[in-house]
Amino acid sequence: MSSKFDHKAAEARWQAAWEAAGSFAANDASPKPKAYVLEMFPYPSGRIHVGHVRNYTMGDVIARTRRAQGYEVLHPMGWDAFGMPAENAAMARGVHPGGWTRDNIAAMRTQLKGLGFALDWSRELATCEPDYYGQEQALFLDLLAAGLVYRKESAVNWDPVDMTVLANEQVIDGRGWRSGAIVERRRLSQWFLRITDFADELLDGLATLDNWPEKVRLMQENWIGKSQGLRFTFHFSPACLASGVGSSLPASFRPAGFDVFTTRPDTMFGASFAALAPDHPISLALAENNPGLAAFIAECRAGGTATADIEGQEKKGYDTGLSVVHPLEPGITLPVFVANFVLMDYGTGAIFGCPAHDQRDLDFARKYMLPVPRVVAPDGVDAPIHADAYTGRGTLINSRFLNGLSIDTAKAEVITRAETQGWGTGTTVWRLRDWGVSRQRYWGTPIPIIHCDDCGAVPVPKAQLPVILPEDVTFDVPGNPLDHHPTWKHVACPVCGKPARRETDTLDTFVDSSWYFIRFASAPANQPFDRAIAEKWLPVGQYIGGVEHAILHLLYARFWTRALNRIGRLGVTEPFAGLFTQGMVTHETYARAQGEGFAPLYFSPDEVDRSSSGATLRSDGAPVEVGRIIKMSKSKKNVVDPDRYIAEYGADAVRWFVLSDSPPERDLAWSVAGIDGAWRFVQRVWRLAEDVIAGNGETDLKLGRTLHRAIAAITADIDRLQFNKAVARLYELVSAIERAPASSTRAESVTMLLILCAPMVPHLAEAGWALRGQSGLIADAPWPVADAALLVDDSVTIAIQINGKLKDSFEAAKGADRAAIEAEVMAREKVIRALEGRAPKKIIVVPDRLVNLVA
RNA sequence: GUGGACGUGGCGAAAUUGGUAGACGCAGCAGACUUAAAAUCUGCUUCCCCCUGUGGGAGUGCGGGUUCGAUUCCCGCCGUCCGCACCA
Repeated sequence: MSSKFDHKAAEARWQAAWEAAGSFAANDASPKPKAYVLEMFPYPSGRIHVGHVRNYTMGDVIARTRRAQGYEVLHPMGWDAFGMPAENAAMARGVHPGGWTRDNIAAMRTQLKGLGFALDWSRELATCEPDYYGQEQALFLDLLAAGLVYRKESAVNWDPVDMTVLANEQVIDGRGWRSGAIVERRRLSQWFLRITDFADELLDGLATLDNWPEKVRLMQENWIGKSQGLRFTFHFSPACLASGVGSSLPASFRPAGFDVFTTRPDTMFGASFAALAPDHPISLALAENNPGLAAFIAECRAGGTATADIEGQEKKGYDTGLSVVHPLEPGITLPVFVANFVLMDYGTGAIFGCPAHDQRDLDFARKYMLPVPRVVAPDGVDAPIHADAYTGRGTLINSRFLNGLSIDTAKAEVITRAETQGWGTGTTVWRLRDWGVSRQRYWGTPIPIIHCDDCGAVPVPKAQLPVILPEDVTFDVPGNPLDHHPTWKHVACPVCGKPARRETDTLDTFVDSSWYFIRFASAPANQPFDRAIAEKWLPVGQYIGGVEHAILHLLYARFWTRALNRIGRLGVTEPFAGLFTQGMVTHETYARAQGEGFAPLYFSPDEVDRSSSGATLRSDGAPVEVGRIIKMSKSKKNVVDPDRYIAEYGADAVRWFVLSDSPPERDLAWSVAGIDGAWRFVQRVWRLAEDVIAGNGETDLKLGRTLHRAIAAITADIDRLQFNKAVARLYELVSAIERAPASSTRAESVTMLLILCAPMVPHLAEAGWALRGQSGLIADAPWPVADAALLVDDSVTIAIQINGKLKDSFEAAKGADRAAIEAEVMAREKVIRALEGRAPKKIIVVPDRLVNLVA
């Protein structure tokens, strides 16, 4: 009588049923409590990969559970549809980025629907469509009007072959990742968002995000990088100016000195030199009349781009011959170097060097034979400095009025003096930079600005939005197609009407993903969002995605939300109340060595037969080596396509597998054995669902207890996103029901089992629900509540330890008193034997748990 | 370099405030059913020792410590992974 669960029929039937019933459409006007569950929307690269499946399955379990628990759930899906891969495809294959992207969206939408996710497809959006990016342009103009957007010239990585700007991560060993051309540093006028205005609140806000992983909060904290210290001016010494060295500066640029920033003002008396960044205006000015310095600066620029070799890079400097006066010791002057380790874009681009208490300064001082005055002594005992700078705690020495003070007191003292005497101020410096959003790319949101020779950069009037990206572009010429489009950029100035040019840069795609969660909540045609409706849903209750977005996306979205809040558009400051970062899906690799000096030849899982003992290549039957389980990547050929498994094993088995075994924050190794196991579970539940014997109406207290304990545990596990534990509990419940004799409790348990596993395997649950004659959809069935009376047993197992080692155990009534327990323990044969006649020195009784005899 | 996380069977992993380590799954072994296979079901499965039992011992990366009792708390090592990286 038992049949196999027909996943293909069930998927088609129940997906259609949910759609017909509008089961997962979120109702803005619902009086129910709201739950906004969101997974990071995908880039439409072409196909769904298993990482997506894991991500969206987790979100789906939460969304379906919340819905069953009586929440009005918003669980939307959309497409992060602008970006470079579409342009690369256009260049490589001659297709249009728009057509390529929209085809991919259609394919991936079909795949997602096939997995049966409880998504509100009526709210679907794609960032590449004018109804989305047009509203983004409107928000950009609002931020511009509020002074949160500005334009400045800044250095960029320029690929002279592709004629485009590259992000830092697209520059590999100083070359463009696509063209291989040596990247130039160019200065371009670019648009910036004032994220640094929000540095303090973005940092403080992290403390309120209790439902974020500690790790992500730390990463953001470090990225924002708050440092407090002293900013002060070094004046050039009269002597060096008088000697004529000062005239080495061009006549047009004769500053009296320069500013430096330090977090260690306590070590002022340990200064032995000052150093400027190679790109510092004074360095550049000096280089105009100094070929040696110009060569040194060129050398500094050449290196440095590659990531790893910074560590080993030698500290190098160029003595400018200039000197500056120590602000606390006017009699002392310090030599001024241009040094390769000083960064122009942090602090003021200039430092004072205190070799005794800073490792880089020490390396530099040793190389150029500079003095190393010690000013902090551990425990007040001065000790010579050799190869390592002393950066620990201690008290000040050799520092006049600071002597004997602690580091912190000395810092405060120096800042107070500097401020009183007017030569410096206590300052906060941030690592965070303003967000440059200009991209010299076609496939992105056009920046809604018109450049007029007379009026400057003029915002496009809102009535003229959206600025539509033209479709008739070509990619046969390198560079930005918008720039060489024949007509698009030529427009009249909105202010004076004279011929003017559109901005041809587009916005960083991180802008698109900085507010899509608001547009999901409310998407009117005539404005970016309806404030009242958006505020009903926001913040997102549970956001789920990969750690790779721990910094940029999550920081930008937090900034954008706060910016909208500041300009009075939205009463929300933090967009994501709960964040969960899931692990990657990994897979074994299969390879054959190709001999000394050659990379191994990799094979995809589809080309390999895997048994428990090893693997063989299907085409020749000979073995291949089974390698490490690593992140899926095209180069290692260990990528699996979920479609194949959905077709063969069914969406439910795939969903069940990605939730099983590994904790969701950890990596999950994909394996055929694992998916086989998931398929077996689906069939086991199906057999139970088919078994409609109700028994003789008797109840089964033991099974009832098991059921209600399972309800309590599974509910708690899903609540904490511990899906692997919920899965284990469901296996236990299935085993218990299978073993239980027929009874009314057993029949009820099967029905409850279906509700409990419905968030994970929804098609199976619906099919079983219908099979058992339940009315309506299981998707509408309320989540069970555990009966507290059934969660407690009347007997407990008490463990007996002697000196902490387990010796025996016995059943006792719950809550039995201490004397009775002790008497039982002392009478037990194993205890008598183990004690060998000795009386225990001490008896520790933990009620209802254990007894420990100290012998 | 620096900040952080983690380390438990053959494998993925469980283990409320410190209280019976290894739940659950995978793989494996044995058995039942079958002409046979698949499927399914039952049992075993941390390691070592022996007198094979209702037996003994060890065991959560390594070394210490606190405690009646430590996978859990503290200190020091070793290893793996991740972030940032010349940040003054």
